Amino acid sequence: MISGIRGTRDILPSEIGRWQHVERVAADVCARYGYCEVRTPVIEREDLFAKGTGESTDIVQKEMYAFTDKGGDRITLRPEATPSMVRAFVEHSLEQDLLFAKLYSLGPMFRYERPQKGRYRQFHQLDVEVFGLADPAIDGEVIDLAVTFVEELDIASAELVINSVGCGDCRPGYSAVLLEALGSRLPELCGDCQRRASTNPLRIFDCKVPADQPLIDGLPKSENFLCEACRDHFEEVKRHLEIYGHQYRVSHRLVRGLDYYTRTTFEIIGSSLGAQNALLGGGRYDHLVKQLGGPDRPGIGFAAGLERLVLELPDEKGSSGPADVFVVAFGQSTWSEARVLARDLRRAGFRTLIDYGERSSKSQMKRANRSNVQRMLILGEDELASNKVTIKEMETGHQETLPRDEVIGYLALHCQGVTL
RNA sequence: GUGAGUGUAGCUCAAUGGUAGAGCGCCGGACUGUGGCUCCGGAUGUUGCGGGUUCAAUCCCCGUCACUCACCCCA
Repeated sequence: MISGIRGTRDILPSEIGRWQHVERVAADVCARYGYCEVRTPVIEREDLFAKGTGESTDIVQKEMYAFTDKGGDRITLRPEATPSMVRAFVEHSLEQDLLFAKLYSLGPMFRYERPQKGRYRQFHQLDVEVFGLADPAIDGEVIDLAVTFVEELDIASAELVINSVGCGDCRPGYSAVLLEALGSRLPELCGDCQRRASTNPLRIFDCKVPADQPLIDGLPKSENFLCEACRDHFEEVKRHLEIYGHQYRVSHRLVRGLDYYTRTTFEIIGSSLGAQNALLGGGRYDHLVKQLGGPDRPGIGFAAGLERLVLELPDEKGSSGPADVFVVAFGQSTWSEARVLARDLRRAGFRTLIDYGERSSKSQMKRANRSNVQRMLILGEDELASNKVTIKEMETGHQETLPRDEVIGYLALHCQGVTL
Protein backbone atom coordinates (compact mmCIF):
# COMPACT_ATOMS: atom_id res chain seq x y z
CA MET A 1 0.00 0.00 0.00
CA ILE A 2 1.38 3.35 -1.06
CA SER A 3 0.19 6.09 1.24
CA GLY A 4 -0.44 9.73 0.56
CA ILE A 5 2.32 12.28 1.02
CA ARG A 6 2.82 13.80 4.43
CA GLY A 7 0.91 17.00 4.94
CA THR A 8 -1.51 16.26 2.11
CA ARG A 9 -5.02 14.98 2.61
CA ASP A 10 -7.79 13.32 0.70
CA ILE A 11 -11.04 15.18 0.94
CA LEU A 12 -13.55 12.35 1.18
CA PRO A 13 -17.27 12.18 0.41
CA SER A 14 -18.14 12.77 4.05
CA GLU A 15 -16.36 16.12 3.92
CA ILE A 16 -16.72 17.26 0.34
CA GLY A 17 -20.05 18.95 0.93
CA ARG A 18 -18.45 21.30 3.41
CA TRP A 19 -15.76 22.19 0.88
CA GLN A 20 -18.24 22.77 -1.89
CA HIS A 21 -20.24 24.99 0.42
CA VAL A 22 -17.22 27.12 1.29
CA GLU A 23 -16.18 27.36 -2.35
CA ARG A 24 -19.68 28.24 -3.46
CA VAL A 25 -20.05 31.01 -0.86
CA ALA A 26 -16.58 32.33 -1.76
CA ALA A 27 -17.35 32.55 -5.47
CA ASP A 28 -20.75 34.02 -4.78
CA VAL A 29 -19.56 36.73 -2.40
CA CYS A 30 -16.69 37.68 -4.72
CA ALA A 31 -19.05 37.98 -7.66
CA ARG A 32 -21.38 40.23 -5.67
CA TYR A 33 -18.49 42.52 -4.76
CA GLY A 34 -17.47 42.82 -8.42
CA TYR A 35 -14.49 40.46 -8.49
CA CYS A 36 -13.49 38.39 -11.51
CA GLU A 37 -12.14 34.89 -11.08
CA VAL A 38 -8.74 34.07 -12.54
CA ARG A 39 -6.87 30.79 -12.42
CA THR A 40 -3.11 30.85 -12.55
CA PRO A 41 -0.78 27.86 -12.79
CA VAL A 42 0.37 26.11 -9.63
CA ILE A 43 3.93 26.14 -10.94
CA GLU A 44 5.87 29.36 -11.48
CA ARG A 45 9.45 30.46 -11.85
CA GLU A 46 11.24 30.39 -8.53
CA ASP A 47 12.27 34.03 -9.04
CA LEU A 48 8.69 35.19 -8.85
CA PHE A 49 8.48 34.30 -5.18
CA ALA A 50 12.05 35.20 -4.34
CA LYS A 51 11.33 38.72 -5.57
CA GLY A 52 7.66 38.89 -4.66
CA THR A 53 7.18 37.10 -1.38
CA GLY A 54 10.61 38.18 -0.26
CA GLU A 55 14.05 36.64 -0.19
CA SER A 56 14.22 36.99 3.58
CA THR A 57 10.96 35.21 4.37
CA ASP A 58 10.87 31.68 5.74
CA ILE A 59 8.52 30.78 2.94
CA VAL A 60 11.20 31.44 0.35
CA GLN A 61 14.18 30.38 2.38
CA LYS A 62 13.01 26.98 3.48
CA GLU A 63 9.42 26.16 2.61
CA MET A 64 9.25 26.10 -1.17
CA TYR A 65 8.86 22.98 -3.25
CA ALA A 66 11.45 24.01 -5.83
CA PHE A 67 13.15 21.96 -8.51
CA THR A 68 14.93 22.18 -11.82
CA ASP A 69 12.81 21.00 -14.72
CA LYS A 70 14.06 19.07 -17.73
CA GLY A 71 14.76 22.29 -19.58
CA GLY A 72 17.01 23.49 -16.77
CA ASP A 73 14.62 26.14 -15.43
CA ARG A 74 14.16 26.71 -11.74
CA ILE A 75 10.51 26.00 -10.99
CA THR A 76 8.50 26.06 -7.79
CA LEU A 77 5.09 25.02 -6.61
CA ARG A 78 3.47 28.26 -5.54
CA PRO A 79 3.61 28.86 -1.79
CA GLU A 80 1.11 31.71 -2.01
CA ALA A 81 -1.02 33.31 -4.68
CA THR A 82 -0.31 37.03 -4.57
CA PRO A 83 2.87 37.08 -6.71
CA SER A 84 1.13 34.93 -9.33
CA MET A 85 -1.81 37.27 -9.37
CA VAL A 86 0.50 40.26 -9.78
CA ARG A 87 2.34 38.48 -12.58
CA ALA A 88 -0.88 37.72 -14.42
CA PHE A 89 -2.10 41.28 -13.93
CA VAL A 90 1.09 42.70 -15.36
CA GLU A 91 1.72 40.09 -18.05
CA HIS A 92 -1.74 40.52 -19.57
CA SER A 93 -2.08 44.27 -18.94
CA LEU A 94 -5.34 43.60 -17.17
CA GLU A 95 -5.75 47.18 -16.11
CA GLN A 96 -6.47 47.96 -19.76
CA ASP A 97 -9.30 45.44 -19.90
CA LEU A 98 -11.03 45.81 -16.58
CA LEU A 99 -12.88 48.77 -15.13
CA PHE A 100 -11.46 47.79 -11.75
CA ALA A 101 -8.72 45.21 -11.38
CA LYS A 102 -10.53 43.24 -8.68
CA LEU A 103 -9.54 39.60 -8.95
CA TYR A 104 -10.01 36.43 -6.98
CA SER A 105 -8.68 32.92 -7.26
CA LEU A 106 -9.25 29.62 -5.51
CA GLY A 107 -6.74 26.83 -5.42
CA PRO A 108 -3.98 24.82 -3.79
CA MET A 109 -0.74 26.23 -2.37
CA PHE A 110 2.32 24.29 -1.27
CA ARG A 111 4.68 24.85 1.62
CA TYR A 112 7.12 22.38 3.08
CA GLU A 113 6.25 22.74 6.75
CA ARG A 114 5.62 20.41 9.64
CA PRO A 115 1.90 19.57 9.51
CA GLN A 116 -0.25 20.69 12.40
CA LYS A 117 -3.88 21.47 13.12
CA GLY A 118 -5.05 23.77 10.33
CA ARG A 119 -1.69 23.58 8.57
CA TYR A 120 -0.85 21.31 5.68
CA ARG A 121 1.80 21.06 2.99
CA GLN A 122 -0.82 21.28 0.30
CA PHE A 123 -3.49 23.66 1.44
CA HIS A 124 -6.12 25.72 -0.29
CA GLN A 125 -6.74 29.42 -0.32
CA LEU A 126 -9.24 31.91 -1.53
CA ASP A 127 -7.12 34.78 -2.77
CA VAL A 128 -8.61 38.21 -3.28
CA GLU A 129 -6.57 41.04 -4.83
CA VAL A 130 -7.23 44.59 -5.99
CA PHE A 131 -4.71 46.44 -8.13
CA GLY A 132 -4.48 50.15 -8.86
CA LEU A 133 -6.54 51.61 -6.03
CA ALA A 134 -4.89 53.55 -3.21
CA ASP A 135 -8.10 54.98 -1.74
CA PRO A 136 -8.70 53.73 1.83
CA ALA A 137 -12.28 53.10 0.73
CA ILE A 138 -11.03 50.00 -1.07
CA ASP A 139 -9.23 48.84 2.07
CA GLY A 140 -12.55 49.14 3.84
CA GLU A 141 -14.40 47.33 1.09
CA VAL A 142 -11.91 44.47 0.94
CA ILE A 143 -12.16 44.01 4.69
CA ASP A 144 -15.94 44.23 4.45
CA LEU A 145 -15.84 41.48 1.82
CA ALA A 146 -13.72 39.33 4.12
CA VAL A 147 -16.08 39.87 7.05
CA THR A 148 -19.14 39.20 4.90
CA PHE A 149 -17.58 36.01 3.62
CA VAL A 150 -16.91 34.69 7.11
CA GLU A 151 -20.35 35.77 8.31
CA GLU A 152 -22.12 34.09 5.43
CA LEU A 153 -20.36 30.86 6.38
CA ASP A 154 -22.01 31.19 9.82
CA ILE A 155 -18.66 30.94 11.53
CA ALA A 156 -19.19 31.92 15.12
CA SER A 157 -16.95 34.18 17.16
CA ALA A 158 -14.48 35.27 14.53
CA GLU A 159 -12.58 38.41 15.39
CA LEU A 160 -11.36 41.12 13.03
CA VAL A 161 -7.97 42.56 13.92
CA ILE A 162 -6.36 45.44 12.03
CA ASN A 163 -3.19 47.45 12.12
CA SER A 164 -1.03 49.70 10.01
CA VAL A 165 2.60 48.79 9.50
CA GLY A 166 3.43 52.11 7.89
CA CYS A 167 5.31 52.71 4.69
CA GLY A 168 8.86 53.02 3.44
CA ASP A 169 9.03 56.52 4.91
CA CYS A 170 7.96 55.81 8.46
CA ARG A 171 8.63 52.15 9.13
CA PRO A 172 12.44 52.37 9.29
CA GLY A 173 12.09 55.09 11.89
CA TYR A 174 9.71 53.01 13.95
CA SER A 175 12.01 49.99 13.77
CA ALA A 176 14.79 52.16 15.12
CA VAL A 177 12.51 53.39 17.92
CA LEU A 178 11.74 49.81 18.87
CA LEU A 179 15.38 48.84 19.02
CA GLU A 180 16.17 51.90 21.03
CA ALA A 181 13.33 51.18 23.46
CA LEU A 182 14.60 47.67 23.93
CA GLY A 183 18.13 48.88 24.32
CA SER A 184 20.11 46.90 26.80
CA ARG A 185 17.15 44.69 27.68
CA LEU A 186 17.18 42.95 24.31
CA PRO A 187 19.19 39.98 25.68
CA GLU A 188 16.30 39.29 28.10
CA LEU A 189 14.12 38.26 25.17
CA CYS A 190 14.04 34.79 23.61
CA GLY A 191 16.43 33.73 20.88
CA ASP A 192 13.86 34.20 18.14
CA CYS A 193 13.26 37.76 19.23
CA GLN A 194 16.96 38.53 19.20
CA ARG A 195 17.13 37.20 15.68
CA ARG A 196 14.10 39.27 14.71
CA ALA A 197 15.70 42.37 16.16
CA SER A 198 18.27 42.25 13.43
CA THR A 199 16.08 41.03 10.54
CA ASN A 200 12.74 42.75 11.12
CA PRO A 201 12.22 44.32 14.54
CA LEU A 202 8.46 44.68 14.06
CA ARG A 203 8.13 40.92 14.13
CA ILE A 204 9.13 40.85 17.77
CA PHE A 205 5.43 41.52 18.29
CA ASP A 206 4.69 38.02 17.00
CA CYS A 207 6.49 36.46 19.94
CA LYS A 208 4.39 34.08 22.06
CA VAL A 209 6.93 33.30 24.76
CA PRO A 210 5.18 34.20 28.04
CA ALA A 211 8.32 35.51 29.71
CA ASP A 212 8.84 38.01 26.92
CA GLN A 213 5.39 39.53 27.10
CA PRO A 214 5.83 42.18 29.82
CA LEU A 215 8.75 43.74 28.00
CA ILE A 216 7.01 43.57 24.62
CA ASP A 217 3.82 45.06 26.03
CA GLY A 218 5.81 48.07 27.16
CA LEU A 219 7.19 48.82 23.70
CA PRO A 220 6.11 51.99 21.86
CA LYS A 221 3.04 51.50 19.69
CA SER A 222 3.26 51.87 15.93
CA GLU A 223 0.27 54.20 15.76
CA ASN A 224 2.31 56.94 17.35
CA PHE A 225 5.07 56.68 14.80
CA LEU A 226 3.20 56.54 11.51
CA CYS A 227 3.89 59.36 9.08
CA GLU A 228 1.04 61.74 8.47
CA ALA A 229 -0.04 60.11 5.20
CA CYS A 230 -0.09 56.64 6.77
CA ARG A 231 -1.91 57.89 9.83
CA ASP A 232 -4.58 59.59 7.68
CA HIS A 233 -4.94 56.44 5.59
CA PHE A 234 -5.36 54.28 8.68
CA GLU A 235 -7.93 56.65 10.17
CA GLU A 236 -9.90 56.51 6.93
CA VAL A 237 -9.81 52.72 6.89
CA LYS A 238 -11.16 52.65 10.43
CA ARG A 239 -13.83 55.17 9.49
CA HIS A 240 -14.97 52.94 6.68
CA LEU A 241 -15.16 49.92 8.96
CA GLU A 242 -17.35 52.00 11.23
CA ILE A 243 -19.52 52.98 8.29
CA TYR A 244 -20.10 49.29 7.69
CA GLY A 245 -20.71 48.73 11.36
CA HIS A 246 -17.96 46.13 11.79
CA GLN A 247 -16.49 45.35 15.17
CA TYR A 248 -12.73 45.35 15.07
CA ARG A 249 -9.75 45.42 17.34
CA VAL A 250 -6.70 47.50 16.55
CA SER A 251 -3.62 45.58 17.48
CA HIS A 252 -0.27 47.19 17.03
CA ARG A 253 1.08 43.68 17.40
CA LEU A 254 -0.46 42.53 14.12
CA VAL A 255 2.67 42.59 11.98
CA ARG A 256 2.47 40.09 9.22
CA GLY A 257 5.31 37.90 8.08
CA LEU A 258 5.51 38.76 4.43
CA ASP A 259 7.94 41.45 3.38
CA TYR A 260 5.70 43.32 0.99
CA TYR A 261 3.02 44.70 3.29
CA THR A 262 2.57 48.43 3.65
CA ARG A 263 0.06 50.39 5.69
CA THR A 264 -3.09 48.33 6.27
CA THR A 265 -2.78 44.80 7.62
CA PHE A 266 -5.65 42.69 8.90
CA GLU A 267 -6.60 39.23 10.00
CA ILE A 268 -9.74 37.40 10.97
CA ILE A 269 -9.04 35.04 13.84
CA GLY A 270 -11.02 31.87 14.48
CA SER A 271 -11.81 30.55 17.93
CA SER A 272 -11.30 26.78 17.81
CA LEU A 273 -8.28 26.36 15.60
CA GLY A 274 -5.50 25.99 18.11
CA ALA A 275 -2.25 27.73 17.37
CA GLN A 276 -2.91 28.26 13.66
CA ASN A 277 -5.85 30.49 14.29
CA ALA A 278 -5.83 32.95 11.38
CA LEU A 279 -8.80 32.22 9.14
CA LEU A 280 -7.65 34.83 6.69
CA GLY A 281 -5.07 37.53 6.56
CA GLY A 282 -3.86 40.19 4.24
CA GLY A 283 -3.04 43.78 3.73
CA ARG A 284 -1.90 46.48 1.43
CA TYR A 285 1.19 46.10 -0.75
CA ASP A 286 1.81 49.35 -2.55
CA HIS A 287 5.19 48.54 -4.09
CA LEU A 288 4.88 44.89 -5.04
CA VAL A 289 3.56 45.37 -8.57
CA LYS A 290 6.40 47.69 -9.47
CA GLN A 291 8.90 45.53 -7.68
CA LEU A 292 7.88 42.62 -9.90
CA GLY A 293 8.51 44.68 -13.01
CA GLY A 294 5.06 46.11 -13.56
CA PRO A 295 3.75 49.66 -13.51
CA ASP A 296 3.76 51.54 -10.23
CA ARG A 297 0.38 50.43 -8.91
CA PRO A 298 -0.77 49.93 -5.35
CA GLY A 299 -2.44 46.72 -4.31
CA ILE A 300 -4.39 45.22 -1.48
CA GLY A 301 -5.71 41.76 -0.83
CA PHE A 302 -6.02 38.82 1.45
CA ALA A 303 -5.81 35.05 1.48
CA ALA A 304 -8.25 32.83 3.35
CA GLY A 305 -7.34 29.31 4.39
CA LEU A 306 -10.05 26.98 3.19
CA GLU A 307 -9.00 24.10 5.46
CA ARG A 308 -9.39 26.39 8.44
CA LEU A 309 -12.75 27.69 7.27
CA VAL A 310 -13.99 24.14 6.73
CA LEU A 311 -12.77 23.31 10.24
CA GLU A 312 -14.70 26.23 11.72
CA LEU A 313 -17.88 25.62 9.76
CA PRO A 314 -20.89 24.65 11.85
CA ASP A 315 -21.42 20.88 11.82
CA GLU A 316 -24.66 20.88 9.90
CA LYS A 317 -23.26 22.80 6.91
CA GLY A 318 -22.66 21.15 3.61
CA SER A 319 -24.49 17.91 4.15
CA SER A 320 -25.70 16.97 0.72
CA GLY A 321 -29.02 15.55 1.91
CA PRO A 322 -30.52 12.20 1.09
CA ALA A 323 -31.36 11.06 -2.41
CA ASP A 324 -34.91 11.59 -3.64
CA VAL A 325 -35.86 8.07 -4.50
CA PHE A 326 -34.66 4.45 -4.36
CA VAL A 327 -36.06 2.18 -7.04
CA VAL A 328 -36.80 -1.31 -5.73
CA ALA A 329 -37.34 -4.18 -8.15
CA PHE A 330 -39.72 -6.76 -6.67
CA GLY A 331 -39.13 -9.96 -8.55
CA GLN A 332 -36.60 -11.14 -11.08
CA SER A 333 -38.65 -10.15 -14.13
CA THR A 334 -38.87 -6.49 -13.14
CA TRP A 335 -35.20 -5.51 -13.18
CA SER A 336 -35.07 -4.27 -16.77
CA GLU A 337 -38.09 -2.06 -16.32
CA ALA A 338 -36.77 -0.86 -12.96
CA ARG A 339 -33.53 0.23 -14.55
CA VAL A 340 -35.34 2.12 -17.29
CA LEU A 341 -37.51 3.76 -14.66
CA ALA A 342 -34.45 4.83 -12.67
CA ARG A 343 -32.83 6.17 -15.83
CA ASP A 344 -35.94 8.18 -16.69
CA LEU A 345 -36.13 9.65 -13.20
CA ARG A 346 -32.47 10.63 -13.39
CA ARG A 347 -33.03 12.33 -16.71
CA ALA A 348 -35.99 14.12 -15.20
CA GLY A 349 -33.72 15.59 -12.51
CA PHE A 350 -34.27 13.37 -9.47
CA ARG A 351 -31.45 11.94 -7.41
CA THR A 352 -32.16 8.29 -7.89
CA LEU A 353 -30.58 5.14 -6.47
CA ILE A 354 -31.07 1.55 -7.54
CA ASP A 355 -29.41 -1.65 -6.38
CA TYR A 356 -27.21 -4.04 -8.34
CA GLY A 357 -26.77 -7.79 -8.38
CA GLU A 358 -30.46 -8.67 -8.43
CA ARG A 359 -30.56 -8.97 -4.69
CA SER A 360 -33.69 -9.86 -2.77
CA SER A 361 -36.37 -7.23 -2.33
CA LYS A 362 -35.73 -7.36 1.37
CA SER A 363 -32.09 -6.47 1.06
CA GLN A 364 -32.84 -3.79 -1.50
CA MET A 365 -35.15 -2.17 1.00
CA LYS A 366 -32.59 -2.47 3.74
CA ARG A 367 -30.20 -0.60 1.52
CA ALA A 368 -32.86 1.96 0.73
CA ASN A 369 -33.32 2.43 4.44
CA ARG A 370 -29.62 2.71 5.06
CA SER A 371 -29.15 5.16 2.21
CA ASN A 372 -31.37 7.57 4.09
CA VAL A 373 -33.40 8.08 0.91
CA GLN A 374 -36.71 9.90 1.21
CA ARG A 375 -38.89 7.33 -0.54
CA MET A 376 -38.90 3.98 -2.29
CA LEU A 377 -40.38 3.45 -5.67
CA ILE A 378 -41.46 -0.15 -5.87
CA LEU A 379 -41.82 -1.88 -9.20
CA GLY A 380 -43.14 -5.42 -8.88
CA GLU A 381 -44.84 -7.86 -11.18
CA ASP A 382 -48.30 -6.55 -10.22
CA GLU A 383 -47.32 -2.97 -11.00
CA LEU A 384 -45.62 -4.03 -14.17
CA ALA A 385 -48.80 -5.73 -15.37
CA SER A 386 -50.95 -2.67 -14.69
CA ASN A 387 -48.34 -0.08 -15.74
CA LYS A 388 -48.21 1.39 -12.26
CA VAL A 389 -45.66 1.89 -9.53
CA THR A 390 -45.92 1.97 -5.75
CA ILE A 391 -44.38 4.90 -3.91
CA LYS A 392 -43.60 4.49 -0.24
CA GLU A 393 -42.51 7.41 1.91
CA MET A 394 -39.76 6.17 4.21
CA GLU A 395 -40.49 8.47 7.08
CA THR A 396 -44.21 7.80 7.49
CA GLY A 397 -44.49 4.40 5.89
CA HIS A 398 -47.38 5.73 3.85
CA GLN A 399 -47.59 4.23 0.38
CA GLU A 400 -49.76 4.52 -2.65
CA THR A 401 -49.91 2.99 -6.09
CA LEU A 402 -50.26 5.27 -9.04
CA PRO A 403 -50.02 5.15 -12.82
CA ARG A 404 -46.50 5.23 -14.03
CA ASP A 405 -46.89 8.45 -16.01
CA GLU A 406 -47.91 10.27 -12.84
CA VAL A 407 -44.71 9.45 -11.01
CA ILE A 408 -42.74 12.45 -12.16
CA GLY A 409 -45.56 14.76 -11.22
CA TYR A 410 -45.75 13.18 -7.78
CA LEU A 411 -42.02 13.51 -7.22
CA ALA A 412 -41.99 17.09 -8.46
CA LEU A 413 -44.50 17.90 -5.73
CA HIS A 414 -42.64 16.07 -3.00
CA CYS A 415 -38.95 16.64 -3.73
CA GLN A 416 -37.20 19.82 -2.81
CA GLY A 417 -34.90 21.78 -5.02
CA VAL A 418 -35.69 20.00 -8.24
CA THR A 419 -35.81 21.85 -11.50
CA LEU A 420 -37.62 20.10 -14.27
C1' G B 1 14.30 21.96 11.35
C1' U B 2 12.97 21.10 17.17
C1' G B 3 9.91 18.81 21.18
C1' A B 4 5.99 15.74 23.27
C1' G B 5 2.12 12.08 22.71
C1' U B 6 -0.10 8.14 19.78
C1' G B 7 -0.08 3.84 15.98
C1' U B 8 -4.32 -3.23 17.28
C1' A B 9 -10.65 -5.14 12.32
C1' G B 10 -13.97 -0.26 7.93
C1' C B 11 -14.78 3.03 12.76
C1' U B 12 -14.20 3.63 18.30
C1' C B 13 -11.29 1.07 21.53
C1' A B 14 -9.79 -3.42 24.96
C1' A B 15 -6.05 -7.25 26.13
C1' U B 16 -1.74 -10.43 27.88
C1' G B 17 5.97 -11.65 27.38
C1' G B 18 2.82 -17.64 25.15
C1' U B 19 0.94 -15.50 17.28
C1' A B 20 -5.73 -11.07 19.52
C1' G B 21 -11.18 -9.51 21.47
C1' A B 22 -15.70 -6.18 22.21
C1' G B 23 -19.13 -2.50 20.54
C1' C B 24 -20.66 -0.13 16.20
C1' G B 25 -20.68 -0.99 11.06
C1' C B 26 -20.89 -4.68 7.03
C1' C B 27 -23.09 -9.45 4.72
C1' G B 28 -26.86 -13.26 5.23
C1' G B 29 -31.12 -15.51 7.63
C1' A B 30 -35.73 -15.59 10.78
C1' C B 31 -39.37 -12.28 7.30
C1' U B 32 -40.07 -16.08 -0.51
C1' G B 33 -44.52 -8.21 -2.08
C1' U B 34 -42.53 -4.28 2.19
C1' G B 35 -37.14 -1.00 5.32
C1' G B 36 -36.33 0.81 10.58
C1' C B 37 -37.04 -2.85 16.12
C1' U B 38 -35.57 -7.74 17.87
C1' C B 39 -33.12 -12.43 17.56
C1' C B 40 -29.61 -15.88 15.12
C1' G B 41 -25.41 -16.75 12.07
C1' G B 42 -21.04 -15.02 9.12
C1' A B 43 -16.61 -12.38 7.09
C1' U B 44 -12.37 -9.11 8.10
C1' G B 45 -6.19 -8.15 11.17
C1' U B 46 0.95 -9.40 8.07
C1' U B 47 -1.22 -5.71 16.04
C1' G B 48 2.25 0.90 10.92
C1' C B 49 7.15 -0.90 8.87
C1' G B 50 12.27 -2.79 9.82
C1' G B 51 15.63 -4.61 13.20
C1' G B 52 17.14 -6.21 18.27
C1' U B 53 16.47 -8.81 23.21
C1' U B 54 13.94 -13.54 24.30
C1' C B 55 12.57 -20.48 23.95
C1' A B 56 8.54 -17.02 22.65
C1' A B 57 7.22 -9.84 21.23
C1' U B 58 1.09 -6.77 19.80
C1' C B 59 3.52 -5.87 24.72
C1' C B 60 10.42 -4.64 26.24
C1' C B 61 14.56 -1.88 23.37
C1' C B 62 16.40 0.77 18.87
C1' G B 63 15.43 2.79 14.22
C1' U B 64 11.95 4.39 10.67
C1' C B 65 7.29 6.05 8.74
C1' A B 66 2.61 8.17 9.71
C1' C B 67 -0.89 10.82 12.67
C1' U B 68 -1.92 14.49 16.64
C1' C B 69 -0.46 18.80 19.29
C1' A B 70 3.07 22.56 20.25
C1' C B 71 7.65 25.52 18.68
C1' C B 72 9.01 27.86 14.17
C1' C B 73 6.21 30.02 10.26
C1' C B 74 1.67 31.28 8.38
C1' A B 75 -3.96 30.75 5.55
